[in-house]
Amino acid sequence: MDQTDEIALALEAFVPYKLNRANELVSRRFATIYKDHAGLTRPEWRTLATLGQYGTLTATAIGAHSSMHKTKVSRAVQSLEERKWLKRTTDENDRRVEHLVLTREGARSYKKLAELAHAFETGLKDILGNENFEALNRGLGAIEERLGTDIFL
Amino acid sequence: MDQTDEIALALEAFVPYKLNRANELVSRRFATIYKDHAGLTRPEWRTLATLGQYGTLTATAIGAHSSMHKTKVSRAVQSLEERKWLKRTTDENDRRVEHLVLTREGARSYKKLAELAHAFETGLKDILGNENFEALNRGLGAIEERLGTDIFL
DNA sequence: CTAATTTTGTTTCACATGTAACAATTGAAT
DNA sequence: ATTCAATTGTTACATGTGAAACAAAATTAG
Repeated sequence: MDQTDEIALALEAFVPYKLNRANELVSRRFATIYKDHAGLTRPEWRTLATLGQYGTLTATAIGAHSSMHKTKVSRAVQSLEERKWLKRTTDENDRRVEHLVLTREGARSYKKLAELAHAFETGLKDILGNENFEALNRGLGAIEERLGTDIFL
Repeated sequence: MDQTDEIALALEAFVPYKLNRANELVSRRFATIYKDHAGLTRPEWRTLATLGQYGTLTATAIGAHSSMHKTKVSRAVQSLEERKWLKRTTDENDRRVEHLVLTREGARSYKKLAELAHAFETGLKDILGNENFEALNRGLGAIEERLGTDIFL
């Protein structure tokens, strides 16, 4: 058998492709939640979610926690500020730094979306079945654990 | 306990986020392969891979197999044609349709990249460990199975 | 103290993307 | 037969993106 002719690739079975495809399928569905319910883009949603989870943070810290490029964070913060969902406060000791906090309205929206997010995740678990969901969770955790240390972002 | 205050979301543990993050980590690494070795974009790589796997296809069929938007396919085909990695032939019965095939050079590049792709996947399996890799594979398969029927693309 | 370097966040630029409009062709309706 | 609808692929437009340049401030080196 001529090995050269046998080297081909079944895209549907290729894990990086499957991962990409699965992400698109889930991501698209989830996006409708923060888009339809709050008119947010993904960077905006992530910024909201990170501030909702951690309280007061700087833009850099938001980027670190949410794995977002600093330009994305910058733009999302701008947009959320215009909506009055967050407030900036310049640090007194280091005037380059701005501390960001959700306003009451921002926090309210966050809670609403966080509920929907939980419901979405539960729904996903139902659709996939517990075993599959846990398998997925384990696999994704392993990737984060083994590859996530590349600073890269 | 006031339930309202307890509704928050741990982003790092939220599966849609983990999926997105894992995809980025893997995707970025894999992209260096087709970028560095062949100067291809992702749509171009996918088009090459789909034609390499299936032989002759129309643009629409490539989109269906690789889950790519038709404009992506259109541009990728254009680019690969300029490189002389594929050839177009207008269908005689239906002159809207073009049949696309890899040239010899295109096929050679495909084989090289397919080898590297396999090696990449093997490396990923090594890094994650067999158990984690199979868990991931199972989870991703379940998503495709349960959500992949949404035509959506 | 002064100059060079680093850090934080914004802006500019070039490019990739999807939606929608489009031209060309084919098929369906009547 | 002739119009109307559907399909295939391309193009135009508006938007989102990251790399790189940037301004402002802080830190380090000497």
